[in-house]
Amino acid sequence: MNRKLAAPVVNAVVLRAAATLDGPRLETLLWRRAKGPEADCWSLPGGFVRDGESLDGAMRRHLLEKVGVSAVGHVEQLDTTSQADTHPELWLLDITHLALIAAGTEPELPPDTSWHPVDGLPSIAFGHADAVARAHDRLRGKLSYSNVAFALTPHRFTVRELAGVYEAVLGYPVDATNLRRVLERDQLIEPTGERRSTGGRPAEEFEFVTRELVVSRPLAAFRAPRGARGRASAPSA
Amino acid sequence: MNRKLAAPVVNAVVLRAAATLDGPRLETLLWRRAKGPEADCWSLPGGFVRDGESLDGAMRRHLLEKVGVSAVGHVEQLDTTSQADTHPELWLLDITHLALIAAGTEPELPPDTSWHPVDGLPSIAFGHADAVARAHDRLRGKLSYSNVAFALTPHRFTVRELAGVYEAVLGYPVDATNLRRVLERDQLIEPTGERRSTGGRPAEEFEFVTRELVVSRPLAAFRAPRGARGRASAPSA
DNA sequence: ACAAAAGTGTTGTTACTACACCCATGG
DNA sequence: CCATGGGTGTAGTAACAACACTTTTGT
Repeated sequence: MNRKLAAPVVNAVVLRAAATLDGPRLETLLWRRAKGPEADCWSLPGGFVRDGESLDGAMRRHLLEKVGVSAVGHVEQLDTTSQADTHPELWLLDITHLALIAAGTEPELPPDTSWHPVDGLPSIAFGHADAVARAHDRLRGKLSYSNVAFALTPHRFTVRELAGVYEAVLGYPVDATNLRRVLERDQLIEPTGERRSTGGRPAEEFEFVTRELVVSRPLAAFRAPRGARGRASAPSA
Repeated sequence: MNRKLAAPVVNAVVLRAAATLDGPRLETLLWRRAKGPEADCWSLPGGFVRDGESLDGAMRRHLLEKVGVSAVGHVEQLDTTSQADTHPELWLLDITHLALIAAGTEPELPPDTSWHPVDGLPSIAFGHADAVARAHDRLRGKLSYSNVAFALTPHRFTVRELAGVYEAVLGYPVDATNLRRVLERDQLIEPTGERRSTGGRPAEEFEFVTRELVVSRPLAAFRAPRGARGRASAPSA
């Protein structure tokens, strides 16, 4: 079988919810190549897949070099693109991921990487800009029907902190009261029994019941008639 | 750069809504290899990506060989998997797609392919069985917040026919009355002005306003407060 | 005229939003 | 005991589900 072959590359839109002076915001990790054809261009962190390595494994290996092991809470594939043209000799196959980092972890970043707010990326992040947008959309959707937020929070948090995470992703204020009601009713979060001082009345401390992706609610339109509730309907990704 | 390289392969979960005696059902197109290591195994249709070919282009090329040009209404990526182990010498990279075929088109199938109901696949469809399940989930979700159904219907249809498509995917009865109200309000479908005889009162003929994917509704939970309705929030895939 | 199937109107329900009010702690 | 924030209760609302009722055709 004599055919041209491709080098698989994994990269990720790494997202975290950061608290800033004017409210929470979503940030992504970008990497600036020191040398090479795309020097001085911000791009998504990632790198080659080794022979025999799984895609997920390769992705996590590259992320560990950037942000450290405990930080990566959730990884999923977004999209694969073929880049036959960028390098004349090399057929690159980019498998782009979405990776979520818990708020509060402040990893030692290598000097060539840094966080950037998702609204207001450096102008240079070329073809990768729309990957960030797609990742953001995907995350926004998943917040509404799953427990993905577990990957953006520390293990224990107050409802207000959690609402901050939602606000960072959604871009608008979220009522902590209602958020708690919904997530608790869907059994995604539960109180730990501990409390935490916050300057006023101490807040209850919550945690996610499971720290793996759980799809909690069927999508709204055209739900099954009573008595025919089969498997939960939800997008797989 | 001396490293082992991979051969990119595209394949697709091809879905269509078929009308049967006991109601509409969802079917997928499977291919049985005549010879080779997986002979007598059903698997997803697909094949190698040529040098310089786009992934989407390669996918459509392979689909055309199976079902013909006009039939393929929508194609999107599902997942990429690395299969370093199946062939000892060959590193395969499977880019799996979801492809939708309009109901009513009855393409000339090559002798080695045939349609199979999604519930009740031939037991042999090995690693590909869960790809079908994921595709089904994805489609089910998209039905609820977009106009994907355009890719499963003929260009013109009655509301009842459309409801049948929804039933095939969702697996439970859908009230045609309410379906029409919702889709018309969201401006996904509109009447053509034509009517069609069906044995009783003639039905209005409808068509989709656009035959490209349109995300019509934000996901339900935690929607933006009044006055802060930014871009529609929706999963990108 | 009657059966069959489409379209209209209406009522009930669900589930979320918005917000007022009450509670617990620190200074 | 007051300021600060957390927690509880509740009324309002949007959107859908269910279904009865009306309309339009074929036979």
